[in-house]
Amino acid sequence: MLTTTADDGARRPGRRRRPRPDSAVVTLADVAERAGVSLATASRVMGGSTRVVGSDLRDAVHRAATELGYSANLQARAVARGMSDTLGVVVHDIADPYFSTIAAGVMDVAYAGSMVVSLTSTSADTDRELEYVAMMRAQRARAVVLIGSRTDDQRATDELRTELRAFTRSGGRVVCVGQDLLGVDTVMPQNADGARDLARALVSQGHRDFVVLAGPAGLRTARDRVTGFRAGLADRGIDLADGDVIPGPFTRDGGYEAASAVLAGRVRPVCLFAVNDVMAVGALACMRAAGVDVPCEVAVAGFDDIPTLQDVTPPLSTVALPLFRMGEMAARLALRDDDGGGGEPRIVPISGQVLLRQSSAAFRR
Amino acid sequence: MLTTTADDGARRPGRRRRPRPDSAVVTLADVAERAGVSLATASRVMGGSTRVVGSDLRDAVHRAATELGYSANLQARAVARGMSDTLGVVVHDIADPYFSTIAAGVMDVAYAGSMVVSLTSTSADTDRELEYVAMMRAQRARAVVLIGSRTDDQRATDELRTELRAFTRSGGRVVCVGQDLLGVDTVMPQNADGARDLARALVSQGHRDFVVLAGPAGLRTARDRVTGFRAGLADRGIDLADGDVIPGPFTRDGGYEAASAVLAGRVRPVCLFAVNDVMAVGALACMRAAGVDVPCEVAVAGFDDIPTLQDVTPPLSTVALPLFRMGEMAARLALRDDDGGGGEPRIVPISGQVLLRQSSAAFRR
DNA sequence: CTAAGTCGGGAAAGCGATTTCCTACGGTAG
DNA sequence: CTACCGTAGGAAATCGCTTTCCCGACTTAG
Repeated sequence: MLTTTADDGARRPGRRRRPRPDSAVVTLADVAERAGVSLATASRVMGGSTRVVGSDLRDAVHRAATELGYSANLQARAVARGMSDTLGVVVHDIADPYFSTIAAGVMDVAYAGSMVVSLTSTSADTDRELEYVAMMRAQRARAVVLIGSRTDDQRATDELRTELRAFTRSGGRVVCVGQDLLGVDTVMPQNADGARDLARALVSQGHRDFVVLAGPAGLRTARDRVTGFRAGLADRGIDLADGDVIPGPFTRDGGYEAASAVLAGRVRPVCLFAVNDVMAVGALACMRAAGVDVPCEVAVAGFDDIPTLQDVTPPLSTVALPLFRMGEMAARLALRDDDGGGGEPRIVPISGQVLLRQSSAAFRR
Repeated sequence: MLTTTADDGARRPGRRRRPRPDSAVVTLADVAERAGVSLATASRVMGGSTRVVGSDLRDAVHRAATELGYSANLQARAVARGMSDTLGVVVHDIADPYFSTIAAGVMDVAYAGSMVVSLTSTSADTDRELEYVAMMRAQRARAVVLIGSRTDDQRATDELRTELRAFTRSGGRVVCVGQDLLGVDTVMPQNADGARDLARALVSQGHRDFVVLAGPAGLRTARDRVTGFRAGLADRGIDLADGDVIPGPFTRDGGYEAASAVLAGRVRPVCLFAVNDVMAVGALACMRAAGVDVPCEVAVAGFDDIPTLQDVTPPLSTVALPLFRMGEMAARLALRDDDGGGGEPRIVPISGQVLLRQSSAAFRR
């Protein structure tokens, strides 16, 4: 040491307190000091402890906090308390109205419970889903809500289950909106039943000839709806040929493509069932582009009753699901603070309601 | 002390280490112990430090971590490092395609930078917006992206500016997608210019008679678009009477209502300009319900070019904004790690492109 | 052959909270 | 008048992780 500075001697590893040159961040210690109380008291006042603090000191602390513009460091609090206020939400695609509506429901409840919502859009990539759950575990999130269909990918499902188990074991809660394949609390739309009801209703309207735009092969929601639909037709003595089940992406464009395949190779009139509304909307667009009249030449029906449907022409027949409320329910399941482990996972079945609108009106004969 | 227990003496305030009865949570200390290294070394390996660690120890730590299923506590890390990996995003309504598309862009970039996105939907409530920014400050978020129009509410704007200043002073970054009223980096759609171009284009198509569905009175985006539209008409010698500017909510239903007011009190044909697409879609629905033909009796144009527009009939004329890319740009501004203070806020102007489609085709005379 | 650097590793001081103990204190019961 | 108790406040131990110091062992010069 060549230069002799004013402060030396007292310098030990990990210095006491930085000179706070910029006064940037205000800590609880600053507040305590300013209020002339101990750190413990300041914490009790600011942190909403059960312990009573005398009103004089309490006021002093509040005043100091305000004057200093104090804002509690939630991360530090989470570390000390061992639990955070984060709620993780996983969706396949936030720009898809199905997901954004459910997510909106989740967020409403989360907001009411003053939770911080951390959201991710996975593009339906199971690896990203897994990755994100791991991240939520690392964040020590209070709960995770998984919105969206499970797949048939056994490896992915197993990995996810393992990760979720690790998450719950570390105190987190998990809720799924979709199928009950994860062994966690689940808000479960009755996809098969809804599709079955829809099929019967369409038959009652006079339809006899069907094609199903079936979505991706491995997606449970898609498959359940196809299965249910087929069962509904069978109930009425109608057989659905395998060739009339057309797979494709679960998206608007997927619906469009699948629909144009139908137009190319199928005699009309025919009734199209798209396994979700987004695809059905794509199918409608395809018909419009091809100059095919709906419902006169081709009838169309979807599933979900997404909000955007109110602006689609012709009005689309569908199976209505209470999307927003499903989100609320999921959030409430996630945030309830009872047990948290032992019991069996809770399953909340959600039944859909058939809505027959103009897009599936009977063909004129 | 009446009972004599095996362990006493050593019991001092704040006991050493809990017996870990459930082995629930694995900490870095557990990993270090298992790997037979110091806590420091374990941290250096797991935390991606710059310090080099011998490959043998490195492997040992990794192995121990895997065997134990270790997952770093990000909150604790954030406390220690003094900075988190959270990116806060504020939107008015996540179920509105305008916002969800921009948000999707933000999230894409955030994901690429392995940030955790924390999202809130404020219902355009300025208090909630403020509240959320405060929460992000408390979370020590790395940055906040505010998506959505500013308002004329001076008090709200001032409060928000104050809170944002506190946030930036504590090291956070702020980006706004909207107007440059906050003194922060801003991705700024050229609303007035776009509306002006649209007005001229509509006039070129032969329209002479206009009504504007103007949205809420205090919303800057809405007002800028009205102003620009009026200027564009003036450029062509057309005057827009104040009575032909109809205020209303910035939503689909708002557009519907405003449009029915127009139908009730206005001679046709007339050209409607709704200041955003969502409203325009509502207006179209209203026309359809009223049996008014678009574009033969009433022409309609919107603004934004939201993705859902591709399924609206008739195809809607609008001013296209690169929504997804705007989100990406905002996120990139928020995450860039240069300076972070001193300089002037950056403004990225985004110009819209007029898209004339069927909904505003010339009236037949 | 010794002086001066690297280099890898560990001990321990924080980070910003919470929370457990412990200790006065004023009051009431015995 | 003294013993006992509920209260309110403070000191200090953690929470889980990062990072600064310090140190011994090896290199590499001089």
